Amino acid sequence: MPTASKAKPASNGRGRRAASTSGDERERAILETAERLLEERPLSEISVDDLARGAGISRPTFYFYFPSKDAVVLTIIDRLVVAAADSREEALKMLAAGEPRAGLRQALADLYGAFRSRRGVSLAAAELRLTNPEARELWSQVMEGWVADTAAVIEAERSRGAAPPGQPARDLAIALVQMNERVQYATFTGESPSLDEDRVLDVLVEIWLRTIYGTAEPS
Amino acid sequence: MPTASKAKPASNGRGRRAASTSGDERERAILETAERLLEERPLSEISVDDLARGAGISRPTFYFYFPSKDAVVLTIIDRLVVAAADSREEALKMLAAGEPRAGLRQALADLYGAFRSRRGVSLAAAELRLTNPEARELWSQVMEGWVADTAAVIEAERSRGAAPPGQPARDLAIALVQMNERVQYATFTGESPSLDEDRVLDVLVEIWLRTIYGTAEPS
DNA sequence: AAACCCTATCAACACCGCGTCGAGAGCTTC
DNA sequence: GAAGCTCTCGACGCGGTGTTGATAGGGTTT
Repeated sequence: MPTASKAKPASNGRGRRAASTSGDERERAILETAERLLEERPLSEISVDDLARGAGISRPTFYFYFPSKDAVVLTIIDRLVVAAADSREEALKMLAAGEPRAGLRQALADLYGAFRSRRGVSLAAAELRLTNPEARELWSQVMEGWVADTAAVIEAERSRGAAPPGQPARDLAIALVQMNERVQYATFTGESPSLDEDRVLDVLVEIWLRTIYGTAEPS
Repeated sequence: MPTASKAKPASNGRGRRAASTSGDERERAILETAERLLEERPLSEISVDDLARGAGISRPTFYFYFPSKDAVVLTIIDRLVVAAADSREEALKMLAAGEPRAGLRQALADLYGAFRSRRGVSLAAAELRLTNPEARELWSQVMEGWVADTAAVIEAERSRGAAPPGQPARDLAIALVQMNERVQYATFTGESPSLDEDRVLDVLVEIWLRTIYGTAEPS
């Protein structure tokens, strides 16, 4: 069961003990190696040995720092997710401040930017989700957060009369959030039918607006 | 390089020679075993040995019939894709017959049904795409087909004045088609935020209509 | 019927990636 | 200077993949 978490002494559950000697650099070196390699090739083509060598240690020694390759990636994803959540906070304020269209665009742009700036990690998250229950759970929570926020916005707009009624807000939110995930993923990989880096936001925003307001012109 | 195609004597590129002896049943047995197991568990948890045993042969003998596990799955996906393409033909006629809203719903329903009826295979396709270039290419062509059809519909509706202008038809089509893929995938796996089996169509149709017509009420 | 060939089969092998075990080496620190 | 940490790695076992070589049987050719 190559999953993750179980930890040697004590810590957040992933890495190692709290903190201390110089070997702490090694942990960082492993994480940095992983981030670097993920920008070059998919997770499935990176082995524990690659991570160990990249950090200047042997494969068994790697296991002193992390219980598995998945655990390393999960740690990295965790950080990305936290960073993305911060972006969201910002955008939400704007949305609440009564600028739905500009706010929405800003929110989608921030989200896109957060993942775009760590392309490799984002793709690794999608890949890991397929085989790793912890990754699935983590991503699930992330999605749930965005869905809840989106649904709240839709409901707010409906009850102030700016958006027409229709399918349940939460259901629309789920589809929209999943659309963004898939569209962004395609753009990052550059797979065959995919949106251009510089058009993706315009297209997503238009679909969100039309879906929420029934038309691209609110009210 | 565990990819596929290279074939022993001559055939479609995947399986074996044209046709002949009794060992032909074996080939079918392998394919059937794969389909059966894929309804039970993900591709990554199925080994060549599982397929061989399921077909009543040893692992080396499996390699007489297929060059790899991937090749088996690609063959199966190929068939599903062909079946789905047929559904699309049907729905396109309806769309062309001047019933855009009913036709669109029918098209999405047919597509959903085609993949729903082979849930396991559909999920395997998504999984294989991540690691196998042939699968990526195949899926890419499938998506391209749907995108082209969708874009054509949008353009037709715009030029007859039923749909308002907006982002380029092809760009909207890409996002919509990818949304469907992701939303359906989520529904099939039952992952955490996901649409209910029986709500998914209503939601997708509403988003498509609003995106294309600017409102859920055409014209 | 013996030689030959083609289909089909599998035991045994080589390889790779993962994760573990046990034996240290180098530091404190008492 | 012995005990006790942190850190390191050689060597192992496991499970998966794909290949090799030997072989058995049916189908023809001669």
